[in-house]
Amino acid sequence: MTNVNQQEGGDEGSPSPGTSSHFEPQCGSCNLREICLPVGLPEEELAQLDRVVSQRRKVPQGQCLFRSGDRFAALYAVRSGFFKASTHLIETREQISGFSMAGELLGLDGISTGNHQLDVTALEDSEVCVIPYDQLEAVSRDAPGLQRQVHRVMSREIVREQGVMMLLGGMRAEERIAAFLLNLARRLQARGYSGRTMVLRMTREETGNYLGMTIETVSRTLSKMQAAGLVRLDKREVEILEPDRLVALLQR
Amino acid sequence: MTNVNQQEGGDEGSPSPGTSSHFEPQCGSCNLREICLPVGLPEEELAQLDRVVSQRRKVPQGQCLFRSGDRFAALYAVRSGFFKASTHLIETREQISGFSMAGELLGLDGISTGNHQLDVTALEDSEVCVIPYDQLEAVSRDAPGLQRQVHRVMSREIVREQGVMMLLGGMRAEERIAAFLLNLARRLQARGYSGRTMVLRMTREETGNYLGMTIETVSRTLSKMQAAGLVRLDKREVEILEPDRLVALLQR
DNA sequence: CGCAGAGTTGAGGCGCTTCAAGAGCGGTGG
DNA sequence: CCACCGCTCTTGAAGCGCCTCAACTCTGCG
Repeated sequence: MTNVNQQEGGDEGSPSPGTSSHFEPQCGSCNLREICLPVGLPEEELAQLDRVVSQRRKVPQGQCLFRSGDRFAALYAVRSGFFKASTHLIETREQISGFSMAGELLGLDGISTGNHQLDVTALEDSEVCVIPYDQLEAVSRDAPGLQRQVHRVMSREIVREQGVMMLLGGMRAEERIAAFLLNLARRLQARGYSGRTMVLRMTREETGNYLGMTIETVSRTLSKMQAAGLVRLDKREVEILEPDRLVALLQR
Repeated sequence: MTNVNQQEGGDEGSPSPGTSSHFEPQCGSCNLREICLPVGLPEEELAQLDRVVSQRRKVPQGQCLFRSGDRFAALYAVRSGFFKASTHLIETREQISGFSMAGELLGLDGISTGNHQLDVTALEDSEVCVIPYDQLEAVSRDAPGLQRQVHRVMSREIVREQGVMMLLGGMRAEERIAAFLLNLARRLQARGYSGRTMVLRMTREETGNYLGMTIETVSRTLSKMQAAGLVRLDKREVEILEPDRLVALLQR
């Protein structure tokens, strides 16, 4: 869950929120290479990607990676930690549109207009790899696999959001929570965690906002699931006791 | 609104639903060039795009442009007509994720896995320009503007969906309908229509599904808005009488 | 004319929100 | 040390918004 190179505050001289640092590029040997952008890239394109990904940036808990309105310059691959993405399309009303963990790409919202449209905030101390967009664009001209990979990731994001819409559009509280937990578990499992036990990095309020329900309903629904023996709860720790019955909740 | 070449069954041996036809490429002189992919492309890249977009396809009302599971081979630019896109992520439950009109791009959902994840259905007799994806990829290697444009369109789609999520996540019936009508009006206006009067191409059921509410609530909410003098209704025809008050509904 | 599909309208009930109170926990300072 | 505060979370009770069920209208069509 934490990082590989230097633990916290290794080098000083930070720009804006978060610390940037150069590092030896190594997408090819990164432990996230099977999940992140490098997936399936041939050796020579990996090397080209390495040339682009030359910087990392730390984002302490509570800090923004970027805010709505910020000039868009780079995509970010989550290296460690956990983020939330939210819109304020209408002032005074926040809508969380997703949560991101290691290996996932952030910043795609900025390409369209050249300015970011989302706020992205670290929910725990996190680190990202910086992928300057113009360099990525230039490099991927000679790296068809990489170009295609970028398209794939964007397309996946579009499809992911379809799922969220389905969740928000058609499901009741219990189904939403079930879908939410199963989704997190699946993603964690893909990253080598158990997929049975997990720690929610978001507050109940953030969960509720994301799922389109109030904090009280989140709490009640989770309690009810625990009473039914579906999960075991300990504050933000969740253990999925009966995944099959959770899945069954969605099949209705 | 109908077609250019031959009306239905002109040439036999058509592939799947819909008639395909070759045509003189002319993105540069298409009346949608300011809305569609060509936006802002230099002359020489336009020519390259023309080489890729060499086919049109008609899709009669009620027919699918593609279905979930279909092999992904091309993107489609809507030339005329109106489409709905829907998921069946969980069998038996449909969720409409969007409606598309002239100049908008369809098929982005297929890039991620190589198979489409959505059903896209024509809600009226429609026509699309076919953009074979591998050719687009190849061509955009030498056409940085085009490459960037594709990215932009995908990013815009991602951002668009954020808005829908906000709508589904946080709004009540009246706000959803208001947002829905204003969004349609804005898009029609961008295409040269009045933006005051429009004909809804979708049924109340489809509207409700998209907005995450029942057909009855859609109907009641529209009636209430009419009673309040916000809109005038005549079946599927909607006239927006007081846009400002509709906007105000969202500001809450 | 009768029928099917789309839409409207009404009545009642349920699920979620709202409002409110209190518990649990970490941090701070006397 | 514990009292106190702020924050998160839980739980209960009441109300309302939307859903469900049902009846009816309207339109197009054979």
